[in-house]
Amino acid sequence: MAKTVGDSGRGRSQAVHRALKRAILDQALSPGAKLPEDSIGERLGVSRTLVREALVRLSEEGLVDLRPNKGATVARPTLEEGRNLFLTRAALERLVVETLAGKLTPDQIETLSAHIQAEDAAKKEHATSIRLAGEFHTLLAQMTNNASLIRYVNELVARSSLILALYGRPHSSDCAVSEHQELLDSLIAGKAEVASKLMTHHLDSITTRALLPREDDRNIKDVLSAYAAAEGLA
Amino acid sequence: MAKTVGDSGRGRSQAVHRALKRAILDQALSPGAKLPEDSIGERLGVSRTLVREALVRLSEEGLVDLRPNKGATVARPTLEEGRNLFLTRAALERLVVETLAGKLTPDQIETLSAHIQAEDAAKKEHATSIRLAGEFHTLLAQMTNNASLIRYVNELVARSSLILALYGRPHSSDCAVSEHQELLDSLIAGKAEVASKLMTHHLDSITTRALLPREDDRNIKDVLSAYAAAEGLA
DNA sequence: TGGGATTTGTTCGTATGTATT
DNA sequence: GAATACATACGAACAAATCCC
Repeated sequence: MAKTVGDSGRGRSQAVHRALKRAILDQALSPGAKLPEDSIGERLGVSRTLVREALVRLSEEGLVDLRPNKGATVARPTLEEGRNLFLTRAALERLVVETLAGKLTPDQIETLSAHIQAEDAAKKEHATSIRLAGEFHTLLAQMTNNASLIRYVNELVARSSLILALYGRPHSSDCAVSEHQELLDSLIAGKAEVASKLMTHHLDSITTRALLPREDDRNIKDVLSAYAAAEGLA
Repeated sequence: MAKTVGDSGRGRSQAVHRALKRAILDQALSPGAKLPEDSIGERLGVSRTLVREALVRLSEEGLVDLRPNKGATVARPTLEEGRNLFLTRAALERLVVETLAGKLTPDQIETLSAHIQAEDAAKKEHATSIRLAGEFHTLLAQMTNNASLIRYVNELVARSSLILALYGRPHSSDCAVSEHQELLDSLIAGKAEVASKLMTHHLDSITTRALLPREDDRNIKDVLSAYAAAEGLA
């Protein structure tokens, strides 16, 4: 019957899931945005049932907040959740590089090198470069063949986009391309310890480079307290 | 209005989710078992819709396999997935103990001590002791206040039950109580390095103690090949 | 505070797909 | 290999909760 793959069965709901996920990661839907079942279904040409299923999935992945009787919104992690998330990411990604050190096949090395070149080429395009930087990490995870590890790294990388969208400095290049190259070099050389430390440092840099509260994110109290002190008040 | 929490809204589906999860973890539903929406809904007094929602959640958590047009079954991880899962667990739980070392409050120490005593008291009851052993790990994770870390550890501990149900030796005490005590001691002493190594070793022990294929789990081919060799065949 | 509009929660019917004889 | 039985996929409609004026 030459049935097109993905045009039937639970595949439709997964299509909705992918569409929403993409929209969120592209920041077409920004953190906090309402996600009404009706309008989404209308826009995507499916009924609310499928939208609900996708929203449940996304909420399990931490990209969407689901509150009973209140509906869904794009997740809006706090700054502290953000920091904690990067700690968790680091723990998992250390395992990734320790697993991979000295075990990369020529094919894999080629893939990673090409990716880094692509990152370098896209340095100017902010959105693209953010996406590619994330993909480097998921690419590495993929190569471990460890299903749960892959799944969690994917999830955390995706959520990292949300965090950076909320708290990242506008023009911080969030993953320095050179750091990816060093990481790859140490993996090829089979230096697990070094790779592990580089990964830790790499993710740490992201948090300190990008995650410190921006000037304009300070709340009114912090801002005023400075003036208060200057005036000998409070 | 004195509305009972959990008797309305999305709570109903979460109740189904919890019921199924519990049944799976208690091995009332063993790995591979079919999970027909109809019969489950009938048994639990809800419609298929809510069952579906719960099944989607469970599949995201890795406790249930969901195949399009084929329905749901209790997940049946392979032995290799099992080993990989414990590697991932170790990476995360190292972060847990590193975070906690030297930072436990008296309250938390009391809670953990009491838990270990309970484990010791329940040593004879196989099912209970397995449950308590898992809870020790989730209890530790909880104390980190790191949401993503907590979530993943919970998930992996739950899935570990499936693995042990499938591949665990019948009477291996899966978590030696003494190891939990040592772990706690090192946490109180603030020895992060030691705690990390103990945790690694502890989870490693589980895999080697329990996860090596049992004699009667060898498949028919392996068994026969031995006989074939003995008879000069094949 | 109230009441109508909107959105979510849930059920159930029908179509479609899978397994079995 | 077709017919039958059964389970899943999806959507429309109704009920309940929330929001907004």
